[in-house]
Amino acid sequence: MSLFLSSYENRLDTKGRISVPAPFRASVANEQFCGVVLYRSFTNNCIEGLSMSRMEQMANATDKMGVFDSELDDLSAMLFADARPLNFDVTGRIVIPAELLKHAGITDRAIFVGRGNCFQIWNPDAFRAAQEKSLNNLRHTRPNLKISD
Amino acid sequence: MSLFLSSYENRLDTKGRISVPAPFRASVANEQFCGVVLYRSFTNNCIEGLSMSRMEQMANATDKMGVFDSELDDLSAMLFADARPLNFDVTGRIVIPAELLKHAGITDRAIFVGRGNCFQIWNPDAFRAAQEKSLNNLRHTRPNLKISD
DNA sequence: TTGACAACCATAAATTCCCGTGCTACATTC
DNA sequence: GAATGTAGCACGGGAATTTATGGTTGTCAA
Repeated sequence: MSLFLSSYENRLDTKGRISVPAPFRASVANEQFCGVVLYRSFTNNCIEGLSMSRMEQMANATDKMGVFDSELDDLSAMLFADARPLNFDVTGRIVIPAELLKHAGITDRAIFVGRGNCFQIWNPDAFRAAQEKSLNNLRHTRPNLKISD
Repeated sequence: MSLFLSSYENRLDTKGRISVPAPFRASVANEQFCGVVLYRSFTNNCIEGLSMSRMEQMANATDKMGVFDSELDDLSAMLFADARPLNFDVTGRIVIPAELLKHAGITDRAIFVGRGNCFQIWNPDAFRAAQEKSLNNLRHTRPNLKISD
Protein backbone atom coordinates (compact mmCIF):
# COMPACT_ATOMS: atom_id res chain seq x y z
CA MET A 1 0.00 0.00 0.00
CA SER A 2 1.42 3.36 -0.98
CA LEU A 3 1.28 6.39 1.24
CA PHE A 4 -1.34 9.09 1.50
CA LEU A 5 0.46 12.40 0.95
CA SER A 6 -0.43 16.06 0.44
CA SER A 7 -3.83 17.75 0.84
CA TYR A 8 -6.70 18.24 -1.60
CA GLU A 9 -9.78 20.39 -1.12
CA ASN A 10 -12.92 19.26 -2.94
CA ARG A 11 -16.59 20.09 -3.02
CA LEU A 12 -19.67 18.07 -2.07
CA ASP A 13 -22.40 18.06 -4.71
CA THR A 14 -26.13 18.25 -4.06
CA LYS A 15 -26.33 14.52 -3.50
CA GLY A 16 -23.52 14.55 -0.96
CA ARG A 17 -20.99 13.02 -3.28
CA ILE A 18 -17.38 14.09 -3.15
CA SER A 19 -14.43 13.07 -5.28
CA VAL A 20 -11.69 11.26 -3.44
CA PRO A 21 -8.49 12.88 -4.76
CA ALA A 22 -7.04 10.84 -7.59
CA PRO A 23 -3.68 10.29 -5.83
CA PHE A 24 -5.50 8.83 -2.83
CA ARG A 25 -7.49 6.53 -5.08
CA ALA A 26 -4.24 5.40 -6.61
CA SER A 27 -3.04 4.45 -3.12
CA VAL A 28 -5.77 1.83 -2.83
CA ALA A 29 -5.98 0.98 -6.52
CA ASN A 30 -4.53 -2.53 -6.25
CA GLU A 31 -6.78 -3.69 -3.44
CA GLN A 32 -9.72 -6.05 -3.75
CA PHE A 33 -12.04 -3.55 -2.08
CA CYS A 34 -12.32 -0.57 -4.39
CA GLY A 35 -12.95 2.16 -1.83
CA VAL A 36 -12.00 3.40 1.60
CA VAL A 37 -13.08 2.93 5.22
CA LEU A 38 -14.04 6.02 7.20
CA TYR A 39 -14.70 6.55 10.92
CA ARG A 40 -14.98 9.42 13.36
CA SER A 41 -11.67 10.44 14.84
CA PHE A 42 -11.46 9.79 18.59
CA THR A 43 -9.23 12.78 19.14
CA ASN A 44 -10.21 15.46 16.63
CA ASN A 45 -13.31 16.82 14.99
CA CYS A 46 -12.44 15.16 11.74
CA ILE A 47 -12.91 11.91 9.83
CA GLU A 48 -10.22 9.25 9.66
CA GLY A 49 -9.72 7.19 6.53
CA LEU A 50 -8.03 3.87 5.82
CA SER A 51 -7.76 1.23 3.19
CA MET A 52 -9.74 -1.96 3.75
CA SER A 53 -6.57 -4.03 3.96
CA ARG A 54 -5.45 -1.92 6.87
CA MET A 55 -8.78 -2.58 8.53
CA GLU A 56 -8.29 -6.29 8.02
CA GLN A 57 -4.91 -6.03 9.68
CA MET A 58 -6.65 -4.64 12.72
CA ALA A 59 -9.14 -7.51 12.74
CA ASN A 60 -6.23 -9.95 12.67
CA ALA A 61 -4.59 -8.09 15.53
CA THR A 62 -7.71 -8.52 17.66
CA ASP A 63 -7.95 -12.18 16.67
CA LYS A 64 -4.47 -12.82 17.99
CA MET A 65 -5.43 -11.44 21.38
CA GLY A 66 -8.09 -14.09 21.88
CA VAL A 67 -11.75 -13.86 21.17
CA PHE A 68 -12.75 -13.11 24.75
CA ASP A 69 -9.93 -10.78 25.67
CA SER A 70 -11.28 -7.54 27.08
CA GLU A 71 -8.30 -5.22 26.93
CA LEU A 72 -8.88 -4.22 23.34
CA ASP A 73 -12.59 -4.64 23.63
CA ASP A 74 -13.45 -0.99 23.92
CA LEU A 75 -11.15 0.09 21.16
CA SER A 76 -12.19 -2.51 18.63
CA ALA A 77 -15.83 -2.07 19.58
CA MET A 78 -15.66 1.60 18.77
CA LEU A 79 -13.58 1.16 15.69
CA PHE A 80 -15.45 -1.63 13.93
CA ALA A 81 -18.88 -0.35 14.93
CA ASP A 82 -18.09 3.10 13.64
CA ALA A 83 -16.15 2.17 10.52
CA ARG A 84 -17.98 2.70 7.26
CA PRO A 85 -16.79 0.96 4.12
CA LEU A 86 -17.48 3.22 1.15
CA ASN A 87 -17.13 2.13 -2.45
CA PHE A 88 -15.91 4.52 -5.09
CA ASP A 89 -18.33 5.16 -7.92
CA VAL A 90 -17.07 4.96 -11.48
CA THR A 91 -15.53 8.41 -11.30
CA GLY A 92 -13.99 7.95 -7.86
CA ARG A 93 -16.56 9.59 -5.64
CA ILE A 94 -17.99 8.51 -2.28
CA VAL A 95 -20.98 9.58 -0.21
CA ILE A 96 -19.88 10.41 3.30
CA PRO A 97 -22.60 9.45 5.82
CA ALA A 98 -24.34 12.35 7.57
CA GLU A 99 -23.08 11.36 11.02
CA LEU A 100 -19.50 11.66 9.94
CA LEU A 101 -20.08 14.98 8.19
CA LYS A 102 -21.67 16.30 11.34
CA HIS A 103 -18.80 15.14 13.52
CA ALA A 104 -16.34 16.98 11.30
CA GLY A 105 -18.51 20.05 10.77
CA ILE A 106 -18.43 19.56 7.01
CA THR A 107 -21.15 21.08 4.83
CA ASP A 108 -20.21 21.95 1.24
CA ARG A 109 -16.43 21.61 1.10
CA ALA A 110 -13.91 19.23 2.61
CA ILE A 111 -10.17 18.77 2.58
CA PHE A 112 -8.47 15.38 2.29
CA VAL A 113 -5.26 15.38 4.32
CA GLY A 114 -2.54 12.78 3.84
CA ARG A 115 -1.20 11.16 7.00
CA GLY A 116 1.09 8.50 5.63
CA ASN A 117 -0.59 5.16 6.26
CA CYS A 118 -3.99 6.80 6.65
CA PHE A 119 -5.66 10.09 5.87
CA GLN A 120 -8.12 12.53 7.35
CA ILE A 121 -11.05 14.56 6.08
CA TRP A 122 -11.61 17.99 7.62
CA ASN A 123 -13.70 21.07 7.32
CA PRO A 124 -11.16 23.22 5.43
CA ASP A 125 -11.31 26.13 7.87
CA ALA A 126 -11.06 23.91 10.90
CA PHE A 127 -8.08 22.16 9.36
CA ARG A 128 -6.16 25.34 8.68
CA ALA A 129 -6.78 26.52 12.23
CA ALA A 130 -5.55 23.19 13.59
CA GLN A 131 -2.46 23.36 11.39
CA GLU A 132 -1.64 26.79 12.73
CA LYS A 133 -1.91 25.46 16.24
CA SER A 134 0.27 22.44 15.48
CA LEU A 135 2.92 24.69 14.04
CA ASN A 136 3.02 26.75 17.19
CA ASN A 137 3.27 23.64 19.34
CA LEU A 138 6.15 22.34 17.26
CA ARG A 139 8.03 25.61 17.60
CA HIS A 140 7.98 25.20 21.35
CA THR A 141 8.46 21.50 21.93
CA ARG A 142 10.84 20.43 19.13
CA PRO A 143 9.91 16.76 19.23
CA ASN A 144 12.31 14.08 18.17
CA LEU A 145 11.23 11.55 15.56
CA LYS A 146 13.55 8.58 15.62
CA ILE A 147 13.84 6.59 12.45
CA SER A 148 15.22 3.15 13.13
CA ASP A 149 14.04 -0.39 13.64
CA MET B 1 -14.39 -13.74 4.65
CA SER B 2 -14.93 -10.02 4.57
CA LEU B 3 -15.34 -7.95 7.70
CA PHE B 4 -18.47 -6.87 9.51
CA LEU B 5 -18.22 -3.09 9.78
CA SER B 6 -20.45 -0.19 10.78
CA SER B 7 -23.85 -0.24 12.49
CA TYR B 8 -27.34 -0.50 11.04
CA GLU B 9 -30.59 -0.01 12.91
CA ASN B 10 -33.58 -1.95 11.58
CA ARG B 11 -37.11 -2.73 12.62
CA LEU B 12 -38.81 -6.00 13.54
CA ASP B 13 -42.14 -6.49 11.81
CA THR B 14 -45.25 -8.00 13.38
CA LYS B 15 -44.02 -11.49 12.63
CA GLY B 16 -40.63 -10.91 14.21
CA ARG B 17 -38.78 -10.69 10.95
CA ILE B 18 -35.86 -8.30 10.62
CA SER B 19 -33.64 -7.48 7.67
CA VAL B 20 -30.00 -8.34 8.10
CA PRO B 21 -28.21 -5.27 6.70
CA ALA B 22 -27.24 -5.78 3.08
CA PRO B 23 -23.51 -5.22 3.73
CA PHE B 24 -23.57 -7.97 6.37
CA ARG B 25 -25.31 -10.31 3.98
CA ALA B 26 -22.60 -9.54 1.47
CA SER B 27 -20.02 -10.61 4.06
CA VAL B 28 -21.41 -14.15 4.06
CA ALA B 29 -22.56 -14.16 0.44
CA ASN B 30 -20.00 -16.63 -0.85
CA GLU B 31 -20.55 -19.27 1.83
CA GLN B 32 -22.37 -22.55 1.44
CA PHE B 33 -24.70 -21.72 4.35
CA CYS B 34 -26.79 -18.74 3.30
CA GLY B 35 -27.43 -17.23 6.71
CA VAL B 36 -25.86 -16.49 10.08
CA VAL B 37 -25.33 -18.17 13.45
CA LEU B 38 -26.57 -16.36 16.56
CA TYR B 39 -26.01 -17.00 20.27
CA ARG B 40 -26.35 -15.09 23.53
CA SER B 41 -23.32 -13.01 24.40
CA PHE B 42 -21.50 -14.16 27.54
CA THR B 43 -20.35 -10.67 28.40
CA ASN B 44 -23.11 -8.29 27.37
CA ASN B 45 -26.87 -8.18 27.10
CA CYS B 46 -26.72 -8.62 23.39
CA ILE B 47 -26.68 -11.27 20.68
CA GLU B 48 -23.49 -12.41 18.99
CA GLY B 49 -23.50 -13.25 15.32
CA LEU B 50 -21.13 -15.14 13.07
CA SER B 51 -20.88 -16.71 9.70
CA MET B 52 -21.04 -20.49 9.66
CA SER B 53 -17.44 -20.75 8.52
CA ARG B 54 -16.35 -18.67 11.49
CA MET B 55 -18.27 -21.06 13.74
CA GLU B 56 -16.33 -23.93 12.26
CA GLN B 57 -13.15 -21.99 12.85
CA MET B 58 -14.06 -21.70 16.54
CA ALA B 59 -14.80 -25.39 16.74
CA ASN B 60 -11.34 -26.09 15.42
CA ALA B 61 -9.83 -23.64 17.89
CA THR B 62 -11.49 -25.37 20.87
CA ASP B 63 -10.24 -28.70 19.57
CA LYS B 64 -6.69 -27.50 19.60
CA MET B 65 -6.89 -26.39 23.23
CA GLY B 66 -7.36 -29.90 24.55
CA VAL B 67 -10.40 -32.05 24.99
CA PHE B 68 -10.18 -32.23 28.80
CA ASP B 69 -9.81 -28.58 29.58
CA SER B 70 -12.76 -27.99 31.89
CA GLU B 71 -12.94 -24.27 31.48
CA LEU B 72 -13.17 -24.73 27.78
CA ASP B 73 -15.75 -27.41 28.31
CA ASP B 74 -18.15 -24.91 29.79
CA LEU B 75 -17.45 -22.54 27.02
CA SER B 76 -18.03 -24.92 24.19
CA ALA B 77 -21.06 -26.40 25.94
CA MET B 78 -22.65 -22.99 26.05
CA LEU B 79 -21.47 -21.87 22.70
CA PHE B 80 -22.44 -24.79 20.53
CA ALA B 81 -25.60 -25.65 22.45
CA ASP B 82 -26.80 -22.09 22.35
CA ALA B 83 -25.91 -21.36 18.76
CA ARG B 84 -28.77 -21.08 16.31
CA PRO B 85 -28.23 -21.20 12.59
CA LEU B 86 -30.72 -18.93 10.83
CA ASN B 87 -31.31 -18.89 7.09
CA PHE B 88 -32.01 -15.69 5.25
CA ASP B 89 -35.33 -15.52 3.47
CA VAL B 90 -35.45 -14.30 -0.13
CA THR B 91 -35.18 -10.64 0.86
CA GLY B 92 -32.46 -11.20 3.46
CA ARG B 93 -34.50 -11.34 6.64
CA ILE B 94 -34.24 -13.66 9.64
CA VAL B 95 -36.51 -14.44 12.58
CA ILE B 96 -34.55 -14.10 15.80
CA PRO B 97 -35.66 -16.68 18.40
CA ALA B 98 -37.55 -15.26 21.38
CA GLU B 99 -34.90 -16.36 23.91
CA LEU B 100 -32.26 -14.34 22.18
CA LEU B 101 -34.50 -11.28 21.88
CA LYS B 102 -35.25 -11.49 25.57
CA HIS B 103 -31.58 -11.74 26.49
CA ALA B 104 -30.85 -8.60 24.52
CA GLY B 105 -33.97 -6.72 25.58
CA ILE B 106 -35.05 -6.26 21.99
CA THR B 107 -38.68 -5.57 21.17
CA ASP B 108 -39.42 -3.61 18.01
CA ARG B 109 -36.05 -2.27 16.88
CA ALA B 110 -32.54 -3.67 16.84
CA ILE B 111 -29.13 -2.47 15.79
CA PHE B 112 -26.63 -4.68 13.98
CA VAL B 113 -23.12 -3.75 15.10
CA GLY B 114 -20.00 -4.71 13.20
CA ARG B 115 -17.15 -6.23 15.21
CA GLY B 116 -14.70 -7.15 12.50
CA ASN B 117 -14.81 -10.90 12.22
CA CYS B 118 -18.21 -11.11 13.89
CA PHE B 119 -21.11 -8.85 14.75
CA GLN B 120 -23.59 -8.15 17.52
CA ILE B 121 -27.28 -7.34 17.74
CA TRP B 122 -28.36 -4.89 20.44
CA ASN B 123 -31.30 -2.99 21.73
CA PRO B 124 -30.47 0.38 20.13
CA ASP B 125 -30.68 2.37 23.35
CA ALA B 126 -28.62 -0.14 25.29
CA PHE B 127 -25.99 -0.10 22.57
CA ARG B 128 -25.64 3.65 22.55
CA ALA B 129 -25.26 3.66 26.33
CA ALA B 130 -22.54 1.02 26.08
CA GLN B 131 -20.78 2.99 23.34
CA GLU B 132 -20.76 6.06 25.53
CA LYS B 133 -19.16 4.04 28.29
CA SER B 134 -16.54 2.57 25.98
CA LEU B 135 -15.63 6.01 24.74
CA ASN B 136 -15.08 7.22 28.28
CA ASN B 137 -12.90 4.21 29.03
CA LEU B 138 -10.85 4.89 25.94
CA ARG B 139 -10.31 8.52 26.85
CA HIS B 140 -8.79 7.47 30.16
CA THR B 141 -6.73 4.43 29.27
CA ARG B 142 -5.51 5.32 25.77
CA PRO B 143 -4.78 1.79 24.69
CA ASN B 144 -2.42 1.15 21.90
CA LEU B 145 -3.30 -1.24 19.10
CA LYS B 146 -0.08 -2.09 17.38
CA ILE B 147 -0.30 -3.12 13.79
CA SER B 148 2.74 -4.83 12.42
CA ASP B 149 3.52 -7.84 10.36
C1' DT C 1 -58.84 -25.85 13.74
C1' DT C 2 -55.48 -23.11 14.95
C1' DG C 3 -51.05 -21.45 15.11
C1' DA C 4 -46.40 -21.29 13.62
C1' DC C 5 -43.68 -20.81 9.68
C1' DA C 6 -42.07 -20.41 4.97
C1' DA C 7 -42.61 -18.74 0.26
C1' DC C 8 -44.27 -15.14 -2.61
C1' DC C 9 -45.62 -10.52 -4.08
C1' DA C 10 -45.73 -5.35 -3.64
C1' DT C 11 -43.90 -0.58 -2.81
C1' DA C 12 -41.62 3.62 -1.49
C1' DA C 13 -37.40 5.49 -0.49
C1' DA C 14 -32.70 5.47 -0.81
C1' DT C 15 -28.68 4.36 -3.27
C1' DT C 16 -25.92 3.37 -7.25
C1' DC C 17 -24.98 3.36 -12.14
C1' DC C 18 -24.23 5.72 -16.26
C1' DC C 19 -24.12 9.43 -19.06
C1' DG C 20 -22.37 14.15 -20.25
C1' DT C 21 -19.80 18.87 -19.32
C1' DG C 22 -16.34 22.16 -18.21
C1' DC C 23 -11.80 22.96 -16.62
C1' DT C 24 -6.84 22.46 -16.17
C1' DA C 25 -2.35 20.76 -17.24
C1' DC C 26 0.58 18.96 -20.38
C1' DA C 27 2.28 17.96 -24.93
C1' DT C 28 2.54 18.79 -29.85
C1' DT C 29 2.60 21.45 -33.90
C1' DC C 30 3.09 25.48 -36.69
C1' DG D 1 6.45 31.51 -28.66
C1' DA D 2 1.67 31.00 -29.78
C1' DA D 3 -1.93 28.02 -31.06
C1' DT D 4 -3.99 23.66 -31.00
C1' DG D 5 -4.96 19.09 -29.41
C1' DT D 6 -5.42 15.61 -25.77
C1' DA D 7 -6.04 13.43 -21.55
C1' DG D 8 -7.24 13.38 -16.79
C1' DC D 9 -10.11 15.06 -13.32
C1' DA D 10 -13.85 17.26 -10.64
C1' DC D 11 -18.65 17.96 -10.95
C1' DG D 12 -23.72 17.69 -12.40
C1' DG D 13 -28.16 15.21 -13.49
C1' DG D 14 -31.40 11.48 -14.81
C1' DA D 15 -32.34 6.51 -15.00
C1' DA D 16 -32.16 2.11 -13.06
C1' DT D 17 -31.41 -0.83 -9.26
C1' DT D 18 -31.27 -2.15 -4.33
C1' DT D 19 -33.12 -2.30 0.05
C1' DA D 20 -36.02 -2.19 3.98
C1' DT D 21 -40.49 -3.16 5.08
C1' DG D 22 -45.30 -4.48 4.67
C1' DG D 23 -48.93 -7.73 3.41
C1' DT D 24 -50.99 -12.28 1.45
C1' DT D 25 -51.19 -16.94 0.66
C1' DG D 26 -49.95 -21.79 1.27
C1' DT D 27 -48.25 -25.66 4.21
C1' DC D 28 -47.35 -28.50 7.85
C1' DA D 29 -48.00 -29.92 12.63
C1' DA D 30 -49.93 -29.65 17.15
